[in-house]
Amino acid sequence: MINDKLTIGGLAQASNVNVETIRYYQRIGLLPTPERKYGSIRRYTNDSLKRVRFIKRAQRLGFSLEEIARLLGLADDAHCAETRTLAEQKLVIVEEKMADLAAMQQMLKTLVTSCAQMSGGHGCPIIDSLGADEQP
Amino acid sequence: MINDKLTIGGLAQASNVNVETIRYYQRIGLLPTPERKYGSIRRYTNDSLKRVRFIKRAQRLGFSLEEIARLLGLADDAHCAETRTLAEQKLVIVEEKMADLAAMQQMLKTLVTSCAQMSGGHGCPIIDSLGADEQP
DNA sequence: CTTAAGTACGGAGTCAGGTACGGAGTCAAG
DNA sequence: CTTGACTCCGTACCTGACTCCGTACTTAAG
Repeated sequence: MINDKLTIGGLAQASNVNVETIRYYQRIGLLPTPERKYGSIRRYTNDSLKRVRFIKRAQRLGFSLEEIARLLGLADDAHCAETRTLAEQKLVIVEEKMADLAAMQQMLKTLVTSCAQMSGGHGCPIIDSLGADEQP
Repeated sequence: MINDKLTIGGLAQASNVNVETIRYYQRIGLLPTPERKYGSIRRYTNDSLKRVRFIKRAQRLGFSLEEIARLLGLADDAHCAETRTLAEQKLVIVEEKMADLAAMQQMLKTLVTSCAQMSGGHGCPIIDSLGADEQP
């Protein structure tokens, strides 16, 4: 946001990752490598920054780099039909994750309050809420 | 649920992971190793199954095995005070993840509908919603 | 009783996702 | 025009989370 012409170091700092990570993402084609205009060193824009941040967020949510590449691919080129199906599939996954997180949130809340009053029970039924049996 | 006395193979199948994965979890102390009663081979209970399922869910949500071990540690022994703080910390993380997922869900929905009508624009502002600048 | 299938266990191998390193190039400041 | 900080690039190495392997043992079926 500050500057529109970051060096790799600046980009790394702004997105809070290692310089080598940026280079790695370029190598695997997850991040476009900007041209080296006249002379030599490359300059990155805000878009790169957003992209890297997006990647990191998605990763924290359990998406692999490959899945993220696909997600970003969706946004990049617009191959309508397949883009749409893919997006719909991802939506399902995202919604499943939200449900799991809600269950985990519930579990943690239970833990916090039950711990607050230290009831006598021990073999706690907390994992049950998330570990319940169902479709694999 | 079916049986209360699974072999390692049965447990693996029921929780939809490789036998070796079970053994690996035992090795790193994430899953207790049941006693070998009379004779030799170990038998697993429903609790093991729930535990493994829990692990897999949490993993899909981007938690590492170490973090999961901590979460499970919380439920296992009840060291009230610290348990509570830890649970509260995890709650914050979980809530952050939920927010990120909500943003991603929004992005995917936008993608689906915008793709449905294929508007003329290209350099799409979709990553923006998740890639926005803020606290690292 | 004898097998074949499954288990136990330790150690080595694999794959994703980085991280570190070293030599050469670049560039702003003094 | 040199120096110090940074960049470029290739290759090597590391960690987490498995996965495979070999050997020895158990157990259910025939």
